[in-house]
Amino acid sequence: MSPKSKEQIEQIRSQSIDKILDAAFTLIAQNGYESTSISQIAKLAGVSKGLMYNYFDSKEDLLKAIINNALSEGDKLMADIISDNPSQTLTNLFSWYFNELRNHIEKWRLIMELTFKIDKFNFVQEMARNKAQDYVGFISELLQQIGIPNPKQEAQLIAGLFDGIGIQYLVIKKDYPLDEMEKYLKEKYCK
Amino acid sequence: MSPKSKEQIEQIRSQSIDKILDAAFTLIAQNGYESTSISQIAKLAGVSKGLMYNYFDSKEDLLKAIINNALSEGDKLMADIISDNPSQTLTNLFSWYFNELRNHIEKWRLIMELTFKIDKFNFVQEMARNKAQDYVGFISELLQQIGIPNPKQEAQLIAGLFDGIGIQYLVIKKDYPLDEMEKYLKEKYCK
Amino acid sequence: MSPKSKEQIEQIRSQSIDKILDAAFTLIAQNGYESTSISQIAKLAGVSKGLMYNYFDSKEDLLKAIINNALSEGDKLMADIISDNPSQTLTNLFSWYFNELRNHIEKWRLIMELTFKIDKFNFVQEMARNKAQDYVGFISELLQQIGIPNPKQEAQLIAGLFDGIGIQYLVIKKDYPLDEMEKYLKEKYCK
Amino acid sequence: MSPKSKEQIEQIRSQSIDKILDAAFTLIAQNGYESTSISQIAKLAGVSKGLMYNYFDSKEDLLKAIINNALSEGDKLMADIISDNPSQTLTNLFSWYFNELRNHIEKWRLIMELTFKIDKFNFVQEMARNKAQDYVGFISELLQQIGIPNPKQEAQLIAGLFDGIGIQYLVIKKDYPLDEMEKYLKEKYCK
DNA sequence: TATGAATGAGACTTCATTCAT
DNA sequence: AATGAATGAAGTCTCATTCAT
Repeated sequence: MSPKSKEQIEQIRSQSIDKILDAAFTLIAQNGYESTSISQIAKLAGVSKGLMYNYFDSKEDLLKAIINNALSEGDKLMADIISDNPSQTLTNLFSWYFNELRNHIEKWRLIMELTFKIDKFNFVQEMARNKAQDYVGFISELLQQIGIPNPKQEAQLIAGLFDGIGIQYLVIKKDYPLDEMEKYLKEKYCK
Repeated sequence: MSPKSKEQIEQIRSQSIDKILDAAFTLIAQNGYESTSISQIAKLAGVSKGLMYNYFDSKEDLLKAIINNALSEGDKLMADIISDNPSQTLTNLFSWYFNELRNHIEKWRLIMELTFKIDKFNFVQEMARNKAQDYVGFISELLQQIGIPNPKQEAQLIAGLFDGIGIQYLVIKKDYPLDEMEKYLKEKYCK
Repeated sequence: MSPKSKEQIEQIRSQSIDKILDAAFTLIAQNGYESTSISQIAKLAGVSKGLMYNYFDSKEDLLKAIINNALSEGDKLMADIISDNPSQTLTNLFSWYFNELRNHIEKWRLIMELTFKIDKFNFVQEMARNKAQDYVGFISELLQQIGIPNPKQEAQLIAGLFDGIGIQYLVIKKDYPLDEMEKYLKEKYCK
Repeated sequence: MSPKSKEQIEQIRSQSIDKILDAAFTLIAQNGYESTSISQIAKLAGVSKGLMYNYFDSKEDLLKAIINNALSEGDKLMADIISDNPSQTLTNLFSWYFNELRNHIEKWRLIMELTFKIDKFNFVQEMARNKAQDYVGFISELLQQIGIPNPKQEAQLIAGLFDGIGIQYLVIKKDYPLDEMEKYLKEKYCK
């Protein structure tokens, strides 16, 4: 009826999409994918169920969008950690990771959950795999520059540690010595 | 009086229960708890849906039985690792863990999955938490006896590593350098 | 914004709700609550099973709606019986009750049935109890004004009679001398 | 195997049957027919489910047996109330009925419940109808002999009252003035 | 006579998805 | 772009009944 400019429409679209993604992320990260219904998401987003199918083909499609969203945000921040000094860079990497855990624990819960849905969502595993490989290479190089012995193996250990600490923090929450571990790792590897 | 002997009955029961537990474990470990239906389990087990409710009160009850089953098996084997020599004991612990990953990866996948179902199945988290705490204490003591510096922190690292390596192995599977990591850890901590 | 007007929506809703309530009442009053399945109700109402759960939280919830529906209708009519003359009021009360039996026998069948489901549906018993108490008080006062001896006891008798006649009419149906009893009671108590 | 005499077998049979009937009556009278499962009955009776089908063709068949049992017991006692004096006989009838309510309220609950399952269990209605008709005739005659005016109508009233008082007592239980009503009725009709 | 493991139909309920407006 | 009524398949669970022993 009322004529709207392309920009207006685009703005409306992206507003709705954002509302939906936010609501979906919140609920799924909190309660899990299977336990979150489309109705709940629509209600929290303040839109109708029908509208969701204008933007996302299916519940699964919506999930993929959430994941991509979550991971791309992380990457943006990762870019800032690189410094001239490898020791400093590694320190930054540790800081970044521990802060991610502190501030976005729900995101990590979600990624972990999906990582174990082997058959569905292979793409999450694929991503996790690539990312892990990248990390190992990146850290390995840093360790070598810093002068740590067995840099490859130690990098593999550290990559594993990242996941392991994440899990344990998720499970133990406030009882996990997150600060202490951060300090210890920095002292150990970043002299 | 009774038309079948008690032994016969007991045998029939435990056969059926085993068939159900096996089928349930296989499917749930493979596809996840929520994505596995009672119908699927019954079909794979070769029994009727109704029979499952003779032996298990609910789907959740069945899951608990699976978990308990899985964990008690693991504990049996854990008992064998203790030796007079702390270095040897730690070596055994590493061997035990890496072999668990190699031989019972599906079990670990299941436990991981449930660990992230925060609200339901608190008991799994509870168990995981206690087990982690026990491990840290146990390993810490070994490290001290062996003469590793910062034994407490290192124990915490190793406990984290166990989970982390598990995850990465789950995700990367055949490409993960499991043998190499096992060897490296033993060299590093068990001199 | 909204594609259908609020009135349209509301009309559609109440049409569906009415269809469901009608069908549910018919079947439950006829066959009993436990013997009536959601599927049967949906089929008779001409809607899907799922739709019922848009409007009612559960089968029990649906039943409560039916009861409230049925009773509120009755109360509306009860308001009309009061007159200046106590004798006339009592006559009206008798008329109202006998007509209820004649015209809405299924409703009484339903209420009777639920009254005997001791543990569930206490609210029906509660209502029945209160209603009975009210009746006794009300009738007692009328009888006193009319000058009947032992008004309290006679009121208690009459309240009992109401239920008793209802049951016998339900059971004997067309062979029960409903008209005759109505006439006799009016002569006896309303001179 | 072991040879048993006919009497022995017959005794075993009737013992088992009695245990089953008792258990079934207790549970069904307490919780209702639909809410009582064969399993519950078997457990309370201390026999296997299978055995029940040796003696009763179906759950419905079992119910019929219970009803017949319950009603025949009542008839035995009814025989004792007849006296030479009609006034005394009527007094005895009232006493009998009020004691039935006091002592076997569960039985009346059960009969009431089934009375409203119109389609199934027509035989209960049939019985109730015949019994009511008999009562009316019997009481009518007594009233005439005693010299109460309008004996037919009053008999119809009393028969209705019996059911009505039963219902109200069932619903109100300990708050119902059972003793008072008994006394009042005797005074009113038995001078 | 007696057992209880086993069945399978059917109960209530949830929820992703569609579609007329 | 947006709504929400409506659907129907699929889920968990119950239970009367059967049957080999």
